[in-house]
Amino acid sequence: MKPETYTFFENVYDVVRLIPYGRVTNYGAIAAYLGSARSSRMVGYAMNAAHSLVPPIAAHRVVNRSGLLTGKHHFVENRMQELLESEGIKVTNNQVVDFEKLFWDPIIELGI
DNA sequence: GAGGTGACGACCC
DNA sequence: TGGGTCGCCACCT
Repeated sequence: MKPETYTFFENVYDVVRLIPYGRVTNYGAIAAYLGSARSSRMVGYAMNAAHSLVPPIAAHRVVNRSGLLTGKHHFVENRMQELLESEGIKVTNNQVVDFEKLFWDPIIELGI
């Protein structure tokens, strides 16, 4: 994965780019995959900066550990939910339906 | 140049 | 079992 110049953020972006279509993951899983389970907060902040990336990464596929769309506010009105639904992911009350089934864990899927 | 802040979550009373 | 605290580190003022 990483040249020395790769920051934590860059690694986060790499993982997010690997999330399959129609699947979701959470901040903690990405942080854990990168080796610091306590850096989940950084993952969230990385998503904030993700908007300015070209091309933009699928930040809408990253939700919090209970499947809640906590980052929704950072998108244009309802954009996050629309993107998820366009991938076949149902959203109710800002929460991903069947989150456990749709959950994509990089540690499991990609290995350590 | 230093300090505050933040799309979270693990850990400790 | 549940609520509060602290860590993590890039970015902005």
